[in-house]
Amino acid sequence: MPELPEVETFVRAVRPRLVGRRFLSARLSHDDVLRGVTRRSLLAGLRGARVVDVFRRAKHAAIVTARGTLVIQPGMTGSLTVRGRPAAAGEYAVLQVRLDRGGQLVYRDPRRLGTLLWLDAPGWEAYTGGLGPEPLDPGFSASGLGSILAGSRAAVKKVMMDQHALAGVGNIYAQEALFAAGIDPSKPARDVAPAGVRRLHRQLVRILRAAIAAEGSTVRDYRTGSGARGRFQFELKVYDREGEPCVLCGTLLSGTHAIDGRITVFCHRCQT
DNA sequence: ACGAGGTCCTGCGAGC
DNA sequence: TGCTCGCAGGACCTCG
Repeated sequence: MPELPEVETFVRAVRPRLVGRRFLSARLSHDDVLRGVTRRSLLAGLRGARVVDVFRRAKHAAIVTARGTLVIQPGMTGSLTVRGRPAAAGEYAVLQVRLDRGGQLVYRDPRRLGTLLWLDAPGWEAYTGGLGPEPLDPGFSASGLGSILAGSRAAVKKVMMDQHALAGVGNIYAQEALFAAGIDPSKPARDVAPAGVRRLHRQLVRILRAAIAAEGSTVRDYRTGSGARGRFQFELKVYDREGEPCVLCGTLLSGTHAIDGRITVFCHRCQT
């Protein structure tokens, strides 16, 4: 599922093919992906708009035009590409926008848990302001992470995945960072000791950077901007490995649904 | 402030 | 083989 590294990967792929281009006609297959915007105003806003910037914020892709910003939150199965031909039927294309000088921006989302927003400048400021800090921002420090964790008694993994607390981290990378840092995912966030916070900060940044370098993790149907599989799934140590041996100590990995109803795999011996 | 549970949506794997 | 069923996921909501 697209988390920070996966969204960063397809944003990097589409950015050079979008900036400076003008949107021609747009097609939307389903209205249920829209949040706070009607089909009519989205399509009218896109038509004729010129792209001035494309970037990632948290797990969102933001496509900025002078008229408004198209925010794509890919949810679990969403992906963004620029391609030469329109998507065929059965490719789950939700939004397709024709570009001047040829090509199409295609947002695919088989399960449509993703959402599309169309925001003006103040709307974007309010939206991004409600999200937590970027973990790969140079200003994001261990003490910054520490103050986020200190503010909650909820499970540390749940806090890491809360987009209003920390941006971009989802189920895969939260589990991997907690494993690498040797921290029990169910531990109350504010009980993580300072040394643990420093390890967690270091490991989270390391893992996110490595995942971007590997163009993300293809667990199911995520693909890079060029349609290739990511390579970071081969580096995953705990995600989807319940019952398999811990790579550090050989103990069989545990799995639980007890943290926010999401599957969490961890080593009860290495993570305390 | 927290956990629990429901909602959206559909592909897929499990089970019969 | 062919069906039904329940799960999976992120974000958001309500309730206790």
